[in-house]
Amino acid sequence: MEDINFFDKVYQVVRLIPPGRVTSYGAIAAYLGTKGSSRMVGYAMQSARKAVVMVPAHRVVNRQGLLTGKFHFGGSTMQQLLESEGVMVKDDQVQDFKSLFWDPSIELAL
DNA sequence: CCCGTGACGACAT
DNA sequence: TATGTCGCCACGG
Repeated sequence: MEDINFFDKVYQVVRLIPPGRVTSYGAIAAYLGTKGSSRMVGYAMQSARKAVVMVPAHRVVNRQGLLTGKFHFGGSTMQQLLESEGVMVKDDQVQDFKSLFWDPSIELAL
């Protein structure tokens, strides 16, 4: 399991995020054991865009539930995709973020 | 090989 | 509560 690259690990976790739910970069980083490198998660997302397998990066937001990366999505708006899944977004911020939050270290805790 | 950059986060002021 | 600064580490040039 540890043979894969850091980026791949991120992709795996992000892909496991259920529809209508969101998580934070730090949560993923922490789950991977590198909570200090939350930036790397975001950086991975950028690379995820060109990944062979599609990654629902729109379900990943920052600790505030703010769509910091919407600008990088290009064309379609991250917000649009989230709302399409039932996630209410207002002013680039996820509404009821706390309730929609999906923590891999808990949901995948085993 | 060295330097700058960055979809974040925690802490200090 | 709001704003500023530092740390973190992989990747591109």
